[in-house]
Amino acid sequence: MDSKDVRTFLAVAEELHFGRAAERLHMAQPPVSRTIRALEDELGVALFKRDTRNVQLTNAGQELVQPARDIMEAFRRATRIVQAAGRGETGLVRIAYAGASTQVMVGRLARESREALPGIVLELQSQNFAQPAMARVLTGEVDIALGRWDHIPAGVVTRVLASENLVLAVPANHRLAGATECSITDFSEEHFITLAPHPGSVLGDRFRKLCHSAGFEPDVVQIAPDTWTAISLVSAGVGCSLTVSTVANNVNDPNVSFITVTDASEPVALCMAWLENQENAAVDTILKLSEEILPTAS
Amino acid sequence: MDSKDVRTFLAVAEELHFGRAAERLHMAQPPVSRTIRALEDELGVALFKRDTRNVQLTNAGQELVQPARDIMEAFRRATRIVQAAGRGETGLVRIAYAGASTQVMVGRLARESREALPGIVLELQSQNFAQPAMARVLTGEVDIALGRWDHIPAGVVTRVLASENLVLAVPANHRLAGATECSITDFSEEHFITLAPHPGSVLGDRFRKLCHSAGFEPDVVQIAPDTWTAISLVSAGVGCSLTVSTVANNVNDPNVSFITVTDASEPVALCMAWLENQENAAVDTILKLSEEILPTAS
DNA sequence: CTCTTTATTGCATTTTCTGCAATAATCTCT
DNA sequence: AGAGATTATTGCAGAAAATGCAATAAAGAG
Repeated sequence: MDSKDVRTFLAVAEELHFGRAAERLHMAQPPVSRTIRALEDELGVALFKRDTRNVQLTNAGQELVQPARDIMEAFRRATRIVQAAGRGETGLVRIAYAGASTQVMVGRLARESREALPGIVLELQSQNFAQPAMARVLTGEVDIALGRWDHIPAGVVTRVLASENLVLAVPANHRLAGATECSITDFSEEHFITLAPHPGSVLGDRFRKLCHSAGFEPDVVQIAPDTWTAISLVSAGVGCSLTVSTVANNVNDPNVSFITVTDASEPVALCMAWLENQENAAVDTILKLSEEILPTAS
Repeated sequence: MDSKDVRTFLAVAEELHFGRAAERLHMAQPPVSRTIRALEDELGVALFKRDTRNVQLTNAGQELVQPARDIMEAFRRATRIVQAAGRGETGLVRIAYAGASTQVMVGRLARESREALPGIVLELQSQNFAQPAMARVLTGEVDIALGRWDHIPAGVVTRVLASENLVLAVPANHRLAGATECSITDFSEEHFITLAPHPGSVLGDRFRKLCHSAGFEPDVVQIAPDTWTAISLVSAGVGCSLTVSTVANNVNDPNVSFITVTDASEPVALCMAWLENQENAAVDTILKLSEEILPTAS
């Protein structure tokens, strides 16, 4: 039994007339007759009780009508699904992201995606650091990465989602709390909370460079597993922590105050990265959506 | 897209290797390659990203896997269903029956059928008279009829389900209530309840013949639409009514007493009838079941 | 009983499918 | 970076099948 058999069977079952069925199938009667006969032989069951004047379904034929229609519908469904996937309307998009700022971005993207693109499933992979996320893009384990990188490998395209100023999170009872700007030199004697040091950590590098250029070695009293924990420690008065403006905008804790660091020469770029030659239409769709939801920073 | 395309696609999607897929399909690689290519062209979507070393599904290909499996399953299901129907395990059996005794028989048959043959649906058509039920068998509107017939048309096969004695239903306060036997002559002065007179009604004919041979014209005081109503009227003391032993065995009303009529020479036969050349396997199955549930009366 | 209708069969043709051999492309290993 | 090996693809020829026309047969309708 193959699809032509099913199509032929349904035509005859609906017309109850070999001639009209053949007409509907744009062919001559003999092939119709042969196809039905072959199908009956293969199944070992008579499907029609026919003579030169009347064609009617046998009991078995009756029972085949709905399953046969189901088969045709399964073909239509498969075609619909695969073409929707081809147009990028459905599919799986794997996103790796590292860091507090990217969590905010991914959150927005996921929310909008779920509303506007119900056929696309996002697989979100929170990484601890940006560099492994980039590695996963290169190996094809994920489709899109969000993070901060100094070096972009060949074959990877990036787009800047946000240009973030460096800010210092300080406890509310800190002597500079409430100030809008400060210099890192004002903090040479402070206690600091940092994230775990990791090669390729843009923020970590910046922090060290800032302190060194101001002529001091920071006193790191606590290493936090993630930014949110670091901010909590600041809130608890453990010390200060260098972070970015996006985090400042997404924290509303009266015990924490954020101060822009003026001698942080240039802002750090939060990027989205994907393979140049990627061919997944669903990824293209998400990239396009992200251009609306997360505009390129100036 | 036809079933061969789907089978080929699934083989390649599962092996992720054109050569092994071809092996599994018992053919050479080239046809596999061509089939996939043709399918991709037809759908307008790339299904595999392949080079000489690696074959992997595209996003669209991924999405096609399950629908493709559904198609194959739909074929298997259709085959299973139609062959079950061919073996008489599923299908529709239409049964027409007329009269109180047949209701009892059909009830038993329906109960057993539902338990033992869950795939067979019985369509029960209660008729008021046996003759139209037989007519529906001849026209093919029903598959099996139950009733009492004097004449069996050619091409119809019958089996005797019960050989019923004639009994008189009398009110409990009747002078003969409690007697086991009686003669119709004892009732020449009684009031009678009958069913609507209808040509071909075996019981009606018998009743009239009995009375006439006993030399009286029955005093019919009430015509009931069916036997159960007639028995209710007897119970209410309206009069007596001639019926059959099956009814007597299925009524348990203290206000009604049943007396066997001894001068009712021969019992009446309750029959099951179907077309001699009927080819519906489900009907065969039900006929076979009925031989167990409703044995042929001696 | 004849005529008409219509499914089926015979046969020739065309189309499609299949397989072998050759090719090309790319990944892996040195 | 280059050589080798693996494997998908293409060309072509042969085989299988599907299709259509014409003829046949069978069954109902008048």
